Amino acid sequence: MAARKALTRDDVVDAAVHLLAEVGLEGLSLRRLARDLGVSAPTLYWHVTDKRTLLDHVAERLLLDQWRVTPLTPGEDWAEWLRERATVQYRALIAHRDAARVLAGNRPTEAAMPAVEEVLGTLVGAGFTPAQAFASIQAVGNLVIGSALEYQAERERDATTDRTAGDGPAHDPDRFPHHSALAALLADRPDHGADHDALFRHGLDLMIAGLRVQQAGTVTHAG
Amino acid sequence: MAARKALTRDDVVDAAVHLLAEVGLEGLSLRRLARDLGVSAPTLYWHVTDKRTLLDHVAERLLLDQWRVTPLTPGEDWAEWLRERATVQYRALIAHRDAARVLAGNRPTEAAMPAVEEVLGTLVGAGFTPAQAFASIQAVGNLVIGSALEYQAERERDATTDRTAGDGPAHDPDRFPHHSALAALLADRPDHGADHDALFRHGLDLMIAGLRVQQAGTVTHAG
DNA sequence: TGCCCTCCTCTAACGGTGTTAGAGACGCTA
DNA sequence: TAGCGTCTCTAACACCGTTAGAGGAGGGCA
Repeated sequence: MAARKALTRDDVVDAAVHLLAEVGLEGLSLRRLARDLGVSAPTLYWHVTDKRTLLDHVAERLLLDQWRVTPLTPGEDWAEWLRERATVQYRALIAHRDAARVLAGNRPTEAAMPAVEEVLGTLVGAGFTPAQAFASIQAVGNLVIGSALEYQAERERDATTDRTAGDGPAHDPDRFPHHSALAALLADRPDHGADHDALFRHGLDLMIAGLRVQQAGTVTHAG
Repeated sequence: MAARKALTRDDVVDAAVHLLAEVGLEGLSLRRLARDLGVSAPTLYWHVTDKRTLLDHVAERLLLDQWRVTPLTPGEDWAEWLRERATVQYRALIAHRDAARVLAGNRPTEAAMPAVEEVLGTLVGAGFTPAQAFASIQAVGNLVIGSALEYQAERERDATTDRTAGDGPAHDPDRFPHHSALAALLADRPDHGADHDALFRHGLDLMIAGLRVQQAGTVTHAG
């Protein structure tokens, strides 16, 4: 046998990330992962303590480049800067299959600290108290992950469900007039209203508008 | 043997809800569920097509009383009304173990339609366009589920993790000054800052403030 | 009475899962 | 040469969701 180079934990995590993209979270088994690596399943336990912690590493890897530090440029609006950051985070989540599900329930790891510190600093610099800044980061993060989760869940559903079925039961317009009006409105669009990017942007806009209001109040109070 | 009354699908769903509260989503297996019902595992397949759809029913059951219709009373502020509704939803989610995880990825079922219709109608009545109202409901929902997910994940983590460990590595105040300031600030509180209810309220306040801004803009445009 | 039929439950089994125990091969160092 | 840490292996355990197919209980009907 040609002497194969020994496996690294990074190799395992890499392969897991790729396998996740290929078969989704349900299909990601240690045996399959081991097979892809040309190794037997229990071998993985030498590199990784647990499947759960393997997924922790995968989550960290998935957000790796999102943690790049991109400081506020002088003269740039902090709110626009924050919106851009949150959007990048959202796009990173929905770009990789089941990324949101893997990420949900993982504490921010050590590697995320510089990025969080940066946002914290920017918001404090914009006039927020540290507590406000912290709560706001959390809120934006929760919105991002909730939106990504919802989007990916719907995508999975669409892939599973029989597509020949129409747009649902076409509910009674008398009982649900607003639903009907909405459906009529969305029927014109080519994507049947499933523009999740715009949907996310709407939510993010609301939250950032709220932040602007809060900041105005704080600044007024302070000065 | 005393003739046992035949099982209903509602019985199965009920037992699943209770078992979920007891052992969490990981521990909820069909065999265990069958044992609790005094029945063999394959029997469940006569009442339920699938574990996945069983969880759908569980999700529906978990939100059942949250779908009660509570119309806007005359003179009541629509924003306060909406905040109240979202808060009830959040509380319902965090009150039951793993409810958020079960709910994530379930399309709103038929039973949720009256409630959604009601919120849709209230927002349209407040001056929003149907599209705005729809996107806003979605946004608030995503925030609620993201927050609940985060809270329950952290709770699970705390239950699992060795509690003797301190509050983490106490990071370098030079590299992470804002983190340090925040930690110092939160150290005074009895709960070490883990007041998730207040954290959720903060996010919800931001979003509702954003909605107020948007409504003001719409009304200005319209009138 | 005898028969059928539908409801509901059973046992047996299949192929999969995460995980542990323990043996063994490779290469470096003394 | 002996020893030791590193890395991988086979065998096995207890569990999982799910299917196949048999069978009992009870009501409706000839």
